[in-house]
Amino acid sequence: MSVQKLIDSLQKHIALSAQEQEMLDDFLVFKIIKKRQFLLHEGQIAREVAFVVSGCLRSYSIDQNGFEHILQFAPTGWWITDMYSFISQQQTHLTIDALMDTEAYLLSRENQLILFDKIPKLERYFRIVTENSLVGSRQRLIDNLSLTASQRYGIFCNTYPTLIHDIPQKLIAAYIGVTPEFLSKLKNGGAKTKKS
Amino acid sequence: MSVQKLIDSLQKHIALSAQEQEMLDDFLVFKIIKKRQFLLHEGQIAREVAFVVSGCLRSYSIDQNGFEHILQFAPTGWWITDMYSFISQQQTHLTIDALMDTEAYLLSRENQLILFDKIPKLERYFRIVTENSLVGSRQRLIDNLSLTASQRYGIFCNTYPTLIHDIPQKLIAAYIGVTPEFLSKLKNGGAKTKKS
DNA sequence: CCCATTTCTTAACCTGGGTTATTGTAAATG
DNA sequence: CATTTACAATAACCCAGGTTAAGAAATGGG
Repeated sequence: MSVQKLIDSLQKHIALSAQEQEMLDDFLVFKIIKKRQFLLHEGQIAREVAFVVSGCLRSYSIDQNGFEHILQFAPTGWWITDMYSFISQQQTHLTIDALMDTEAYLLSRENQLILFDKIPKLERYFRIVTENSLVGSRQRLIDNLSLTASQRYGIFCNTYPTLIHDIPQKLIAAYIGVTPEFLSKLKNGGAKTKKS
Repeated sequence: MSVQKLIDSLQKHIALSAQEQEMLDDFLVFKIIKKRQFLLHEGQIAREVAFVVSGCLRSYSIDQNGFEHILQFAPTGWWITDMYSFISQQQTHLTIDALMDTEAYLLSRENQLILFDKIPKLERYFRIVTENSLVGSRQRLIDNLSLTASQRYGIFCNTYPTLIHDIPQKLIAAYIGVTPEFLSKLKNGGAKTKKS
């Protein structure tokens, strides 16, 4: 059963009885998102948070000029949603789609809040997951403020080693915050010998 | 009693009995941080999280070239710490200091975890506060990836209206991610026609 | 297997914002 | 109230990274 991957993630932080695991299972919805399909579209409301069992999702925003900026990749074992829309139940400005065929468990905010009351340990688990997400987000902010594009590329390779050969390079560019042309220049051209 | 400001913040999200408020109070330490004094220094461990009652703190990192990048301002009613160091109890790469004389309540991670067991509602409160911080951090990432310096300056003015006339302009520059010289150019010279 | 579409590379040129330097001014400190 | 010390403004020049364009390589659907 693929729900085991989720249970494993939980057990790293909390201990759930068999009964509690069953109850949790009743609140989850299993979903397959095929490559290029959307899980969340700008203007909708993020009713649920997704736990990726296999494949990979991403969340991104589209700016005034039509450029995509990727906020998060979610390969196996990661949670993803638009936290703003999820907690406020207001319209999202993000889009979430699948980079490849993906299996995920969905937990609605409604059910999540019910579970927090029934199984307080789950509130602890999500408190910890959210703390860790905040650390990651803040670190990325610092990186964007203090590092060059080439240094950020290096960090990307360390953070998502499994992804680097599996996704188009332009998505990496949209994550580290440069144009695909410039990332290409970084990787190949590299040094900038100039004709006199 | 200035602890009332903290209680008010709590009551927005949870309901605490008088007894529980008293217990919480026992775990807090009141501290005055004078202007320019440090609450946390690079290399230390963030043993506690601070709730600002009056004044203003900030957290920032210093890059390889000695430039400061401000992650967060914490005026009255805000929590601040280095979440990475706070949850892992590893050495911090951030610095926290006071922009003006500041009163704050400190809660150690140790005590926080004890309180989470004794008063589960407090775990809920911090789960919510952390969710909101994550939303803010992610939004700022998007802003840094998609907006111009001048647009980010506009957003700063909306986010921290009280601060804008109370702190040196170079700190605003260190927050929005430009040099003080360029921010000065933006505000005065400007001279760039911009259509939004 | 072929054609269409998407992705990657290269290259010439452009610009938002950085660097360095100078001068003037406000505000702590004695 | 004088003197350090920190802050802001301005300007000339510089560069990391963006823009535009166009061809080459990879991918994918029928």
